Amino acid sequence: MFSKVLLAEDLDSINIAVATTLDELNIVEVDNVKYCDDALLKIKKAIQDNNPYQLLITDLSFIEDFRPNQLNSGEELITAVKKIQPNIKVIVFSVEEKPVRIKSLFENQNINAFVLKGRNSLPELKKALKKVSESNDKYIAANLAYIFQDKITHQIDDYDIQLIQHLALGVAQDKMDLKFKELGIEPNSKSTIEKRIGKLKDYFKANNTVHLIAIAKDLGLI
Amino acid sequence: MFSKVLLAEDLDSINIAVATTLDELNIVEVDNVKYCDDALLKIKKAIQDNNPYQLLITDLSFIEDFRPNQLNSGEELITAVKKIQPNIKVIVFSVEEKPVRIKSLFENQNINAFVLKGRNSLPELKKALKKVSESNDKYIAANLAYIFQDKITHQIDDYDIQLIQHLALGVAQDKMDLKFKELGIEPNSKSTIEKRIGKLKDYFKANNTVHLIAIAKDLGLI
DNA sequence: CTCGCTTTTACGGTTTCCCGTAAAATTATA
DNA sequence: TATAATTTTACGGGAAACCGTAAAAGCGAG
Repeated sequence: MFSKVLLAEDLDSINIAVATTLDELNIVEVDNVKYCDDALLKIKKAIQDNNPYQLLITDLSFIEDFRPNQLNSGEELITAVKKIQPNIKVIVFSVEEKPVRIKSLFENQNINAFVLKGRNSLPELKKALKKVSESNDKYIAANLAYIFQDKITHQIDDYDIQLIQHLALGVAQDKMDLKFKELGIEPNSKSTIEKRIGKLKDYFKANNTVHLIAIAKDLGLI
Repeated sequence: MFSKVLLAEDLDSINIAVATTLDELNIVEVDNVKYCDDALLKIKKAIQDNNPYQLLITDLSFIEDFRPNQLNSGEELITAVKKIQPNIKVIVFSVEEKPVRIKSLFENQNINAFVLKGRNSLPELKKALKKVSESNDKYIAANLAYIFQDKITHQIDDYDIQLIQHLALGVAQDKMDLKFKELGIEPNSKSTIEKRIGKLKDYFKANNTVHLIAIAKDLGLI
């Protein structure tokens, strides 16, 4: 089991509960931070002191408050941390349940485990801790495994996302060709753009573009 | 201080932390539920036993899982509870920070306090508990007071919300008059609906309807 | 009840979006 | 390189959304 762990979580209630859980696993050295920036500082400090953290447990979303911060999400924190300590293990502990985001954590950020905050998450977290400490396998709860078979993320590509994003920003479909040309995105003819939007509406069973954007927002696609 | 409290919160970590806090305030009888339906049942039972709860502390959003439920949000729970025990006091404990929703809790559901889950929420919760137990005043943290001066919630009414909601569900603007007639919502002429949408776009500086729906989603209006 | 103000409704013209077809360009395959 | 398959582009007609104007209906003050 780990002996030195850093916990980054803004909600004080969860912070306390997780700290208690780590305590139950006899992890002596647990540090607690409520801001991403503080987490990065602690990790830097620990490396300098030649006593680096073995594990980072982090939330994804951090509430903004009066304090201005460099890092404002778990994703940003993980990226920054891996730059200075690539071998650190990472468990994400979050309520985020959008397949797109979770999948990207494993594929792009190379995290070791994902635990969904829920009705039975502390036992789940313990399981993840054991798995991650004993091996280099990735861990995700059984009820989330479907994420990796999820068809949406396979069939919707970057181009589609950009298209939807610009629609949501108020770019008219009719002007999208100009916007895309400006941004160097291809293909960019009115016709193709029209067709893509048509396909997306088809795919998501949206009645019209307004409906499509509402669905995309709900799915966390944008 | 209260002596009998019910806590409805789905996240086990928060559940534990709040229970501990209540313990620190010497509240002996604290019951804990993770589903809205269970909360309602407990409250019914307590009334039958002639020993009703004095206070309900509840979250707003409850994760859906395999278990089918009648009530699926704090709002629904509060409404249901107030029907059978109108005098019960209610504290909402949530990460929800959309002015529209919080304001509606006070105005429509008549809650006694709202505490925002955050970096310092447990002390806040204690404060709220004291205030609510000692008087009938409403309590909201100082840094949220701005909500009641918020202009958006003053100028956007229920009709607008319904309009936006139906647009987001895929009802075409052109068919909205029929939908509204079907639902008994007035006014419902094509012309008025068109005008309202126009005003909303104006108000939110949206370029088109698609943009409007994206903004509304972001603001938590729908 | 009447006057004045606001809200709702009606309607026509213009723009944008939607949908099908087909040509042109690109890529794959042999 | 020739041919087939796929993708991108072009375009035209019809539907929906957008915009301004004006009539009709509803409402409060006197």
